Amino acid sequence: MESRTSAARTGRPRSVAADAAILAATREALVELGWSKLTLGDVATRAGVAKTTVYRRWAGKNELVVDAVAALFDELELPDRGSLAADIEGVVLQFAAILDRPEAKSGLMAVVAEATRDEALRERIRASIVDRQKRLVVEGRARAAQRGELPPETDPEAASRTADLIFDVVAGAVVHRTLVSAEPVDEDWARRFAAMLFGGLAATGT
Amino acid sequence: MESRTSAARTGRPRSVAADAAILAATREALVELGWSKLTLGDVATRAGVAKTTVYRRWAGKNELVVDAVAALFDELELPDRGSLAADIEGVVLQFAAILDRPEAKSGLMAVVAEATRDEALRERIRASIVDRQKRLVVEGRARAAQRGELPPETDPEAASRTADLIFDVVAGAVVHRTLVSAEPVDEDWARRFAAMLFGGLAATGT
DNA sequence: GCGCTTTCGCTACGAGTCGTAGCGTAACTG
DNA sequence: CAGTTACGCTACGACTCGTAGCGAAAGCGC
Repeated sequence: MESRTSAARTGRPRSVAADAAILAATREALVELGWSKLTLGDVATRAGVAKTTVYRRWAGKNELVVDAVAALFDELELPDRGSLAADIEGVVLQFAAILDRPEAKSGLMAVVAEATRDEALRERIRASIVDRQKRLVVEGRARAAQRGELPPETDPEAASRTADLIFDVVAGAVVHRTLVSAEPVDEDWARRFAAMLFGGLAATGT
Repeated sequence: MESRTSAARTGRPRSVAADAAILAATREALVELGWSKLTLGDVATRAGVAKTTVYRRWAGKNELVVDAVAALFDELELPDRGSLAADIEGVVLQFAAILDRPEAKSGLMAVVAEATRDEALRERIRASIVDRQKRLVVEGRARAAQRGELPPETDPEAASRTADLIFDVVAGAVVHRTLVSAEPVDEDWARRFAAMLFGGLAATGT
């Protein structure tokens, strides 16, 4: 059995450097031009590759921007800050820091908007961005149960639904605050949000 | 003193029917084509007007879609359902019903994305869509205080910040659930969300 | 080494959209 | 009726799109 990524083991291999250059050029173009004025021709020029090379690897602007933005979420982590409220506060600030970057601001909402009419794109976003975030919710929930702050999970199906709810609340609130209200997610806001969410979780016993 | 809207009281007046036809055609095109494939030329044809007429009234696609989508939010109300939790649940379901319509799905997030690089567009969205929603939060908060469910507001500045927080949480969660998670905001979800938010509000004494 | 295969950069192309200008006509005012 | 503005229509240059065709480059199996 050979290497797992053996779709084509013959011929000239695709330049991995080109991949990185194209994605970096995409983020750069997002910052300078924004989503609507970003063109694949311009990205190719910035990356130092031919336009055809970009089209060989990505189906279009949507897919390219998803991959370019997804890389920004690699840095998301959940350090143990001692309490559930503090953990929530920490992840909110981290998420907000990413969202505050202009390449994320411009690109993320645009592809989400496009995804409303494109099932495959929605799945791509889910796999490369959303799931990575959602894992933090599950981790934080388990940590809180271990500390005794919340009762341990019993029904796994209910636990999954609750995790989904929390995730939509956290991510949704941060996104809405940043992009729609256009107000900063500073430490004060994060503290008040975390207090409210923690209070709701404790009150409903989930 | 003459009529208040007297920018130009001479010459041929602008057809109000054309305004309505263009906005309706925009919503129709949003449903059929989505944001990215919507063109002003197509909208003009659907509305039965010349392309130049559209450009005389709107600066571009962004502004036109904001106005077309804003009309969808006219129906938002806050009937008294007896308790704060029930009120939250009601407004969540209403908001979700609007967001579930394809013309809102496709258009709203796209203009929000564009607004990240356009201050004037952000202000237009705020005035015609966001503020209308936010008023419901203030109203619901006051009603809850009247019922004795929450302590009355003392510091008006703190009250305003809390209203902003609640608004971002409610609207953000519904938008995220609908567009990113792509899961339905049904009665069960709304009930669990309202319970969590109400618990958080009661716990933090805001 | 040598052929086979795939990717590469480059150029060119038709199709489509953009936003504007110019024109004659329509609608309303004093 | 004269003045003013909106209207429908046509045409336009500039731009982007996504694809096709080419010769050269870069690995792989023999």
